[in-house]
Amino acid sequence: MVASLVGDPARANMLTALMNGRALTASELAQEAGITPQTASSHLAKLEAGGLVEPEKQGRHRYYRLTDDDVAGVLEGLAGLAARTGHMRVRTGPKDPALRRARICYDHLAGDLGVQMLDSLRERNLVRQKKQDIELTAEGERFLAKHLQISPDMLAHPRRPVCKACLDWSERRHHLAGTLGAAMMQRFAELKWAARDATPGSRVVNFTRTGEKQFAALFGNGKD
Amino acid sequence: MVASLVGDPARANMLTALMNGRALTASELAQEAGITPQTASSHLAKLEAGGLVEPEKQGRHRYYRLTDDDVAGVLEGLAGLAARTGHMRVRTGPKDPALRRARICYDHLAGDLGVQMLDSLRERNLVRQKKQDIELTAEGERFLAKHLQISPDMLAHPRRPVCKACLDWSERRHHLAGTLGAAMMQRFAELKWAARDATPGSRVVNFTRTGEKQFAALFGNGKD
DNA sequence: ACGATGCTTCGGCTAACATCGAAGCATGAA
DNA sequence: TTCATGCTTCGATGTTAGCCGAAGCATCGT
Repeated sequence: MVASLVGDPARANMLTALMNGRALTASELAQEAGITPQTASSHLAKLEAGGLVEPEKQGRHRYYRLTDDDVAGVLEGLAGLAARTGHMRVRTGPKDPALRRARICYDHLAGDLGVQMLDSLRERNLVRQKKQDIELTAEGERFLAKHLQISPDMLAHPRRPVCKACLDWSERRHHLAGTLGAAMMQRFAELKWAARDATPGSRVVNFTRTGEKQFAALFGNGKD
Repeated sequence: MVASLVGDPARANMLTALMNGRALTASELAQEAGITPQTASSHLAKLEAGGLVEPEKQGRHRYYRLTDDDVAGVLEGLAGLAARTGHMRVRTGPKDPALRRARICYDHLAGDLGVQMLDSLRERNLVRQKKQDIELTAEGERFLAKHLQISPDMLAHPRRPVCKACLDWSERRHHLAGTLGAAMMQRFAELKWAARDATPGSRVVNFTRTGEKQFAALFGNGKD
């Protein structure tokens, strides 16, 4: 049955990651859902059998996308019902809470802190966001230069946007991706504010005590 | 999450039993699902917590009904997706053939007749359909004005499309939604061709004898 | 050819949850 | 009151399915 496919948290995470209409590879989806590639493979096979996603082979990658707009429509409907009861997902993937707090998404910061950072940037007009698209404002450029020593020319890249909104699977909100997102994460590492967990393959990002303080000073929302 | 609620077979059976809009007691639902009352009670509590059904106490019975038409709509969508992959649940009950024949989906006509109508419109170039999107042709506008006294300006709405394809759960095909779908259903009612079933909450649409004839004359496919 | 990368299959472990028997509350009827 | 009916709660059981490690293909890059 279709509903049971969507019912599983890991699969639901994958599907919502696909809701923007773009196709993602199996491993990207695994990351989005916070599970290993093996598990993701099993899930994707089921989703495919259920007609919810369609694969497209490209080299050694398999890109998955939602089958069509009917699927997207039904998913939206379900999300609508869920939102109505305030029954928004609390129960995320199987992994530890540290992963929810701060983690690497490709090469930029994700998790609670990642979302918080974008929120802060947006609130203070350092970036302007329209759906998926984010652009850096003049104030934003000054801010980056002053506090993080990041200059606009460091962010230029032929095939990658400077800013981009990336859907956060644990928070269900956007965090900052693109070359800027990557540059900021790299800067945090250089400043010894944070570092990827030592465990090989782990996506957890550990903040140092001073790093957490500095981060909160720049992007805090007063909650912690 | 809502989807996992619908995902369980026993709960899905209960929900489909409620799809006709009538309210059923807990024990009736248990029987529909083929489980004991204890188990049903647990399921119903979850469905209620998820906002899918609402209870109504009456004496020592508890009547359950679907919360509203939004829920019914989403369930239709899910059933539509399921039907598409051939993974149809057998449970759809020969109990209510009337529901399959003609019913209300939000505010427009669904079921066999709804699908038949859109087929006919498409075949005669009164509408043009591209996936989800449907647009009314010039001939279509003339047709509506002549036979149903529906003019284009009656269909304008700031936030709702005039035409839209809606997946039908009993047939595995599209029927016509949008303001046009609603307007046509309303017109059928005004012309006394059809009326919603008198049973409170029922979604069955009953056609009068003359109504059926007129409808067949306009949208018939020769099969009945 | 060789190794690296992306994805899949297999096997075993574990947690979640549907299920039912038995007992506990209600409500309605005698 | 006493009994019967409808439903719920509790406790125990068993199956399901998600999860990951290890190994197996396939494809790309050198």
